[in-house]
Amino acid sequence: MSDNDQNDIAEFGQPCPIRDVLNQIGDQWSLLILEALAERTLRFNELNREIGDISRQMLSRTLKRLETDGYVSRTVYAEVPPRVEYTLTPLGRSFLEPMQKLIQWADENHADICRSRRRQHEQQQEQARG
Amino acid sequence: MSDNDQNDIAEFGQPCPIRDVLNQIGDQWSLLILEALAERTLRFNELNREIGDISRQMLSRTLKRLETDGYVSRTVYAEVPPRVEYTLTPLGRSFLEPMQKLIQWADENHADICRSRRRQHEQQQEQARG
DNA sequence: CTGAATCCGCCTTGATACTG
DNA sequence: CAGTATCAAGGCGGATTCAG
Repeated sequence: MSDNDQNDIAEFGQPCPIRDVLNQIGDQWSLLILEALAERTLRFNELNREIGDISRQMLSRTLKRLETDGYVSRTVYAEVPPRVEYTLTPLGRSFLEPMQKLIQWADENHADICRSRRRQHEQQQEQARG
Repeated sequence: MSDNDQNDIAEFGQPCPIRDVLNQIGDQWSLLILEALAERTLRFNELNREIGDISRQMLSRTLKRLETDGYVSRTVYAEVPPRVEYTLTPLGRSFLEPMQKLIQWADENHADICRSRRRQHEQQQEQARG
Protein backbone atom coordinates (compact mmCIF):
# COMPACT_ATOMS: atom_id res chain seq x y z
CA MET A 1 0.00 0.00 0.00
CA SER A 2 2.25 2.77 1.24
CA ASP A 3 5.41 1.30 -0.13
CA ASN A 4 7.00 4.67 -0.56
CA ASP A 5 7.16 7.74 1.56
CA GLN A 6 5.74 9.95 -1.13
CA ASN A 7 2.29 8.62 -0.46
CA ASP A 8 2.52 9.65 3.14
CA ILE A 9 1.71 13.25 2.40
CA ALA A 10 -1.37 12.28 0.50
CA GLU A 11 -2.47 9.77 3.06
CA PHE A 12 -1.63 11.51 6.27
CA GLY A 13 -2.22 15.12 5.42
CA GLN A 14 -0.79 18.15 3.76
CA PRO A 15 2.05 19.99 5.39
CA CYS A 16 -0.14 23.08 5.81
CA PRO A 17 -2.38 22.52 8.85
CA ILE A 18 -5.26 24.85 8.14
CA ARG A 19 -5.48 23.74 4.54
CA ASP A 20 -5.56 20.16 5.67
CA VAL A 21 -8.22 20.80 8.27
CA LEU A 22 -10.40 22.82 5.93
CA ASN A 23 -10.13 20.19 3.25
CA GLN A 24 -11.42 17.63 5.69
CA ILE A 25 -14.22 19.48 7.43
CA GLY A 26 -14.98 22.03 4.73
CA ASP A 27 -17.17 19.60 2.88
CA GLN A 28 -20.91 19.45 2.72
CA TRP A 29 -21.59 17.39 5.79
CA SER A 30 -18.77 17.19 8.33
CA LEU A 31 -19.67 20.31 10.23
CA LEU A 32 -23.34 19.41 10.40
CA ILE A 33 -22.45 16.03 11.83
CA LEU A 34 -20.10 17.50 14.41
CA GLU A 35 -22.73 19.97 15.51
CA ALA A 36 -25.35 17.28 15.80
CA LEU A 37 -22.98 15.21 17.94
CA ALA A 38 -22.15 18.25 20.06
CA GLU A 39 -25.64 17.98 21.50
CA ARG A 40 -25.45 14.33 22.41
CA THR A 41 -24.24 10.91 21.40
CA LEU A 42 -26.20 9.58 18.47
CA ARG A 43 -26.69 6.36 16.59
CA PHE A 44 -26.27 6.04 12.85
CA ASN A 45 -29.90 6.35 11.90
CA GLU A 46 -30.50 9.01 14.50
CA LEU A 47 -27.85 11.09 12.78
CA ASN A 48 -29.46 10.31 9.47
CA ARG A 49 -32.80 11.64 10.66
CA GLU A 50 -31.25 14.56 12.53
CA ILE A 51 -29.52 15.92 9.43
CA GLY A 52 -32.37 15.02 7.18
CA ASP A 53 -31.09 15.43 3.66
CA ILE A 54 -27.95 13.34 3.85
CA SER A 55 -27.73 9.95 2.20
CA ARG A 56 -26.58 6.95 4.23
CA GLN A 57 -23.72 6.69 1.79
CA MET A 58 -22.35 10.13 2.58
CA LEU A 59 -23.12 9.81 6.27
CA SER A 60 -21.13 6.61 6.41
CA ARG A 61 -18.21 8.02 4.48
CA THR A 62 -18.06 11.27 6.38
CA LEU A 63 -18.30 9.55 9.72
CA LYS A 64 -15.48 7.25 8.76
CA ARG A 65 -13.28 10.15 7.83
CA LEU A 66 -14.15 12.05 10.98
CA GLU A 67 -13.28 8.95 12.94
CA THR A 68 -10.02 8.51 11.06
CA ASP A 69 -9.03 12.08 11.83
CA GLY A 70 -9.96 11.66 15.46
CA TYR A 71 -12.93 14.04 15.70
CA VAL A 72 -15.45 11.29 16.38
CA SER A 73 -15.32 7.99 18.17
CA ARG A 74 -17.38 4.99 17.16
CA THR A 75 -18.63 2.35 19.56
CA VAL A 76 -20.15 -0.93 18.44
CA TYR A 77 -22.38 -2.86 20.83
CA ALA A 78 -22.60 -6.59 20.34
CA GLU A 79 -26.36 -6.73 20.32
CA VAL A 80 -29.19 -7.82 18.11
CA PRO A 81 -30.19 -5.66 16.38
CA PRO A 82 -26.78 -4.05 16.08
CA ARG A 83 -26.21 -0.71 17.77
CA VAL A 84 -23.46 1.74 16.90
CA GLU A 85 -23.00 5.00 18.71
CA TYR A 86 -21.07 8.03 17.60
CA THR A 87 -19.75 10.67 19.95
CA LEU A 88 -17.31 13.55 19.86
CA THR A 89 -13.77 13.00 21.04
CA PRO A 90 -12.01 15.71 23.06
CA LEU A 91 -10.37 16.76 19.82
CA GLY A 92 -13.71 17.11 18.10
CA ARG A 93 -15.10 19.04 21.00
CA SER A 94 -12.13 21.40 21.11
CA PHE A 95 -12.46 21.97 17.40
CA LEU A 96 -15.98 23.27 17.80
CA GLU A 97 -14.83 26.08 20.07
CA PRO A 98 -13.03 28.17 17.46
CA MET A 99 -15.54 26.99 14.90
CA GLN A 100 -18.38 28.44 16.93
CA LYS A 101 -16.79 31.86 16.51
CA LEU A 102 -16.79 31.35 12.80
CA ILE A 103 -20.38 30.19 12.81
CA GLN A 104 -21.34 33.26 14.75
CA TRP A 105 -19.50 35.45 12.25
CA ALA A 106 -21.30 33.73 9.41
CA ASP A 107 -24.66 34.31 11.04
CA GLU A 108 -23.90 37.98 11.57
CA ASN A 109 -22.45 38.68 8.14
CA HIS A 110 -24.30 36.38 5.82
CA ALA A 111 -26.79 39.08 4.94
CA ASP A 112 -23.95 41.41 3.93
CA ILE A 113 -22.43 38.76 1.72
CA CYS A 114 -25.71 38.12 -0.02
CA ARG A 115 -26.23 41.84 -0.45
CA SER A 116 -22.80 42.16 -1.99
CA ARG A 117 -23.52 39.31 -4.37
CA ARG A 118 -26.75 40.92 -5.40
CA ARG A 119 -25.12 44.28 -5.97
CA GLN A 120 -22.27 42.83 -8.02
CA HIS A 121 -24.74 40.84 -10.00
CA GLU A 122 -26.81 43.89 -10.83
CA GLN A 123 -23.74 45.85 -11.85
CA GLN A 124 -22.78 43.12 -14.24
CA GLN A 125 -26.27 43.19 -15.65
CA GLU A 126 -25.96 46.91 -16.31
CA GLN A 127 -22.57 46.54 -17.93
CA ALA A 128 -23.98 43.84 -20.14
CA ARG A 129 -26.73 46.17 -21.27
CA GLY A 130 -24.51 49.24 -21.56
CA MET B 1 -19.15 35.36 -19.78
CA SER B 2 -18.93 33.38 -16.60
CA ASP B 3 -18.19 29.78 -15.93
CA ASN B 4 -21.80 28.99 -15.38
CA ASP B 5 -25.06 30.76 -15.00
CA GLN B 6 -26.63 29.23 -11.99
CA ASN B 7 -29.89 29.73 -10.27
CA ASP B 8 -30.59 32.28 -7.58
CA ILE B 9 -29.82 30.00 -4.69
CA ALA B 10 -26.39 29.28 -6.05
CA GLU B 11 -25.75 32.90 -6.88
CA PHE B 12 -27.07 34.59 -3.81
CA GLY B 13 -26.38 31.98 -1.23
CA GLN B 14 -27.78 29.04 0.60
CA PRO B 15 -30.17 29.65 3.44
CA CYS B 16 -27.65 28.24 5.92
CA PRO B 17 -25.01 30.91 6.58
CA ILE B 18 -22.09 28.82 7.76
CA ARG B 19 -22.56 26.30 5.00
CA ASP B 20 -22.63 29.06 2.47
CA VAL B 21 -19.51 30.70 3.87
CA LEU B 22 -17.60 27.45 4.08
CA ASN B 23 -18.55 26.53 0.55
CA GLN B 24 -17.09 29.80 -0.66
CA ILE B 25 -13.87 30.04 1.31
CA GLY B 26 -13.38 26.33 1.96
CA ASP B 27 -11.82 25.82 -1.41
CA GLN B 28 -8.19 25.39 -2.27
CA TRP B 29 -7.17 29.02 -2.53
CA SER B 30 -9.51 31.56 -0.96
CA LEU B 31 -8.04 31.49 2.50
CA LEU B 32 -4.47 31.70 1.22
CA ILE B 33 -5.40 34.77 -0.80
CA LEU B 34 -7.13 36.44 2.13
CA GLU B 35 -4.14 35.81 4.35
CA ALA B 36 -1.76 37.20 1.76
CA LEU B 37 -3.89 40.32 1.48
CA ALA B 38 -4.07 40.63 5.25
CA GLU B 39 -0.41 41.64 5.17
CA ARG B 40 -0.76 44.32 2.53
CA THR B 41 -2.42 45.33 -0.69
CA LEU B 42 -1.13 43.32 -3.62
CA ARG B 43 -1.26 43.32 -7.38
CA PHE B 44 -2.33 40.34 -9.43
CA ASN B 45 1.11 38.99 -10.21
CA GLU B 46 2.36 39.78 -6.74
CA LEU B 47 -0.37 37.54 -5.40
CA ASN B 48 0.59 34.96 -7.99
CA ARG B 49 4.17 34.92 -6.77
CA GLU B 50 3.22 35.18 -3.12
CA ILE B 51 1.10 32.05 -3.23
CA GLY B 52 3.46 30.31 -5.55
CA ASP B 53 1.64 27.25 -6.77
CA ILE B 54 -1.60 28.81 -7.95
CA SER B 55 -2.38 29.18 -11.63
CA ARG B 56 -3.46 32.56 -12.99
CA GLN B 57 -6.71 30.93 -13.94
CA MET B 58 -7.60 29.94 -10.42
CA LEU B 59 -6.25 33.16 -8.98
CA SER B 60 -8.49 35.13 -11.28
CA ARG B 61 -11.54 33.01 -10.57
CA THR B 62 -11.05 33.01 -6.84
CA LEU B 63 -10.41 36.74 -6.68
CA LYS B 64 -13.55 37.38 -8.64
CA ARG B 65 -15.60 35.33 -6.27
CA LEU B 66 -14.03 36.95 -3.24
CA GLU B 67 -14.82 40.32 -4.76
CA THR B 68 -18.37 39.28 -5.52
CA ASP B 69 -18.89 38.20 -1.94
CA GLY B 70 -17.39 41.41 -0.65
CA TYR B 71 -14.24 40.07 1.00
CA VAL B 72 -11.89 41.81 -1.40
CA SER B 73 -12.00 45.07 -3.31
CA ARG B 74 -10.41 45.52 -6.70
CA THR B 75 -8.99 48.79 -7.97
CA VAL B 76 -7.97 49.34 -11.57
CA TYR B 77 -5.53 52.12 -12.41
CA ALA B 78 -5.73 53.57 -15.91
CA GLU B 79 -2.07 53.15 -16.65
CA VAL B 80 0.19 51.50 -19.17
CA PRO B 81 1.05 48.81 -18.34
CA PRO B 82 -2.22 48.14 -16.52
CA ARG B 83 -2.16 47.94 -12.76
CA VAL B 84 -4.79 46.26 -10.61
CA GLU B 85 -4.62 46.23 -6.87
CA TYR B 86 -6.45 43.95 -4.49
CA THR B 87 -7.10 44.72 -0.86
CA LEU B 88 -9.26 43.42 1.93
CA THR B 89 -12.58 45.06 2.64
CA PRO B 90 -13.71 45.58 6.24
CA LEU B 91 -15.80 42.44 5.79
CA GLY B 92 -12.79 40.46 4.68
CA ARG B 93 -10.76 41.80 7.55
CA SER B 94 -13.45 40.99 10.10
CA PHE B 95 -13.72 37.50 8.68
CA LEU B 96 -10.08 36.81 9.41
CA GLU B 97 -10.57 37.43 13.12
CA PRO B 98 -12.59 34.30 13.90
CA MET B 99 -10.68 32.50 11.20
CA GLN B 100 -7.41 33.21 12.96
CA LYS B 101 -8.71 31.27 15.93
CA LEU B 102 -9.38 28.34 13.67
CA ILE B 103 -5.96 28.61 12.07
CA GLN B 104 -4.39 28.61 15.50
CA TRP B 105 -6.39 25.54 16.43
CA ALA B 106 -5.27 23.82 13.25
CA ASP B 107 -1.63 24.61 13.97
CA GLU B 108 -1.92 23.26 17.49
CA ASN B 109 -3.83 20.09 16.65
CA HIS B 110 -2.61 19.13 13.24
CA ALA B 111 -0.04 16.77 14.67
CA ASP B 112 -2.76 14.98 16.64
CA ILE B 113 -4.88 14.59 13.55
CA CYS B 114 -2.01 13.13 11.57
CA ARG B 115 -1.21 10.80 14.44
CA SER B 116 -4.80 9.64 14.52
CA ARG B 117 -4.74 9.00 10.79
CA ARG B 118 -1.59 7.00 11.11
CA ARG B 119 -2.96 4.92 13.95
CA GLN B 120 -6.23 4.18 12.16
CA HIS B 121 -4.32 3.30 9.07
CA GLU B 122 -2.14 0.82 10.91
CA GLN B 123 -5.14 -0.78 12.55
CA GLN B 124 -6.73 -1.30 9.19
CA GLN B 125 -3.51 -2.87 7.98
CA GLU B 126 -3.60 -5.34 10.84
CA GLN B 127 -7.22 -6.21 10.23
CA ALA B 128 -6.43 -6.79 6.58
CA ARG B 129 -3.68 -9.21 7.53
CA GLY B 130 -5.63 -10.87 10.32
C1' DC C 1 0.38 43.08 -17.06
C1' DT C 2 -4.18 41.29 -16.21
C1' DG C 3 -7.05 38.63 -17.14
C1' DA C 4 -10.98 35.60 -20.26
C1' DA C 5 -12.18 31.35 -22.92
C1' DT C 6 -11.78 26.67 -23.83
C1' DC C 7 -10.87 21.87 -23.10
C1' DC C 8 -10.27 18.07 -20.10
C1' DG C 9 -9.29 14.71 -16.18
C1' DC C 10 -10.25 13.75 -11.44
C1' DC C 11 -12.65 13.64 -7.37
C1' DT C 12 -16.65 14.25 -4.82
C1' DT C 13 -21.29 13.44 -4.48
C1' DG C 14 -25.72 11.19 -5.25
C1' DA C 15 -28.99 7.25 -6.44
C1' DT C 16 -29.78 2.77 -6.15
C1' DA C 17 -29.37 -1.79 -4.73
C1' DC C 18 -27.32 -5.29 -1.85
C1' DT C 19 -25.23 -7.48 2.76
C1' DG C 20 -24.65 -9.01 7.62
C1' DC D 1 -30.09 -1.48 12.31
C1' DA D 2 -25.83 -0.27 10.10
C1' DG D 3 -23.57 -0.16 6.69
C1' DT D 4 -21.07 -1.48 1.53
C1' DA D 5 -20.84 -1.81 -3.77
C1' DT D 6 -21.57 -0.01 -8.02
C1' DC D 7 -22.54 3.25 -11.44
C1' DA D 8 -23.56 7.95 -13.19
C1' DA D 9 -23.30 13.06 -13.00
C1' DG D 10 -21.38 17.44 -12.00
C1' DG D 11 -18.15 20.60 -10.08
C1' DC D 12 -13.38 21.83 -9.25
C1' DG D 13 -9.02 22.64 -10.64
C1' DG D 14 -5.18 22.56 -14.19
C1' DA D 15 -3.03 23.55 -18.88
C1' DT D 16 -3.19 26.03 -22.67
C1' DT D 17 -4.45 29.65 -25.58
C1' DC D 18 -6.41 34.23 -26.71
C1' DA D 19 -7.36 39.30 -25.70
C1' DG D 20 -7.20 44.27 -24.01
